[in-house]
Amino acid sequence: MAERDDTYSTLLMTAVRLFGQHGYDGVTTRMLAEAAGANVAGIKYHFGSKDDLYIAAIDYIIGLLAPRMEIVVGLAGQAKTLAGDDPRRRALVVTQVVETVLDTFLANPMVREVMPFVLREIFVPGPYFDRIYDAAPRRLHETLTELVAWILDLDSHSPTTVMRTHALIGQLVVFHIGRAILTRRLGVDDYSDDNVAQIKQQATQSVLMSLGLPHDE
Amino acid sequence: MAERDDTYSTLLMTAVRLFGQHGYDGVTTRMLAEAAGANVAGIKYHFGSKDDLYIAAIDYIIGLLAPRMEIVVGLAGQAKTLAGDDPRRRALVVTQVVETVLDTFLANPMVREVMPFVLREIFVPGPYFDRIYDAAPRRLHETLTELVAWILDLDSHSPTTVMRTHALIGQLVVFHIGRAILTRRLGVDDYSDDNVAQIKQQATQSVLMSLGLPHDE
DNA sequence: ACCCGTTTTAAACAAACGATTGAAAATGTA
DNA sequence: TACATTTTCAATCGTTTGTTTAAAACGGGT
Repeated sequence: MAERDDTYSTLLMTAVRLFGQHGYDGVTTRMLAEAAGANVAGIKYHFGSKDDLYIAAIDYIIGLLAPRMEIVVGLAGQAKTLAGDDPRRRALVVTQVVETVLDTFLANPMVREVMPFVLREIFVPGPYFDRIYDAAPRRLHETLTELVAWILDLDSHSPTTVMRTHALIGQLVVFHIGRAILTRRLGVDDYSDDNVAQIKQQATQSVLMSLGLPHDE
Repeated sequence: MAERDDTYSTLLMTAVRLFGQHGYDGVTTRMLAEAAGANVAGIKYHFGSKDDLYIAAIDYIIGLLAPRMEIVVGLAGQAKTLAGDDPRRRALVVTQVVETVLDTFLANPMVREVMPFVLREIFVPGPYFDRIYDAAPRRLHETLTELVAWILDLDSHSPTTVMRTHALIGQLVVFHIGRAILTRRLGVDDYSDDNVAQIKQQATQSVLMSLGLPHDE
């Protein structure tokens, strides 16, 4: 986390975490200041208002996600040109893309911390939904749609292809959304490093099979 | 909707809808009363307090979901005994179960209305998470885990099997969670009846393939 | 018509909220 | 040291919050 120990950064990071957990109305300025070990007046001094702090949190998240999104987009783009019709080479491409997505959005601690905020904004679109949507989810969705169209030999502009891609993404984000359920089913408090590794493996496996690609047993 | 036009039911239904959309802190008693066309004091009169109304909403949801959950559990249970080793019969069983789940939790208007509440409680577990978890998600997860174990010939108690099931469920719930994204990608305001039918088809297809079962092209 | 329990209403309450102020204290830089 | 920047602190403003009160309105039974 790019969390310098100055009040500005601490407030910003605390905002990302608390807003992500409890939503805008679920967080008070006093709550924020206390959690950040700062004074409420610091919010006005550094950001202007609670609303401005929320926007600053969004901008931070976008700045964090955008470059990582480019990596996935680039990887998927060049992969299609490299791999031919060989199912095993195609499977390798998909595996790489999926594992990169999982490494980026599930395993990476910095990104993992901002995901509740992003997913909340998606689940309950607010006034700033488009800012986030354009920065990350849209690009990922479009990129993966073209990948799915390529693998399944479909039209990338067809609604059904978009839906298929949506189902594919569901196999990945469910490990964020349904964290409380999966941890209970596994009998653990939180994902361990081993769990994350297992999740990566199982999610990749599931995605590969859902695309009809060869997979190891 | 079991929405009788008396104040009690109207308040309860409005609570389910608003709490599901904006969360506990995002809804004020005045907001609730106005949306329900009632007086704020009615909340105290009929339920006791805002918190009690929230609990009443949970109880209503549980009462709605529990019996429908039993149908899925029963269907999956008897299906395994009926179908043998024939992949096509197995695929038929899975198709039935998945379509029943989708009909129940996506297509059904009454259930569809309470899903935001349920998914929010899962995404951000609150004090009453267990009440909901035990009523529906846990039973569905356990049932589908045994189904996946049966299809893929795995141990239903293995963590990896639970994770695979989690990925499977992700292919379904993503159409609730990611509604804002999918509708934008499709260029529509909300799922039309045609969209729901297409989603059912594509989600079923995706699930079948992710389990390595035969599917129509 | 009357009564009486149930329900609804408008108004008000104390508490907590976001926001703001002004001055002091702390911090780092030159 | 001198200086500008950053942070803290206590106090206050107007608003909104959940809750409460007492009166009014309703509706069936006799």
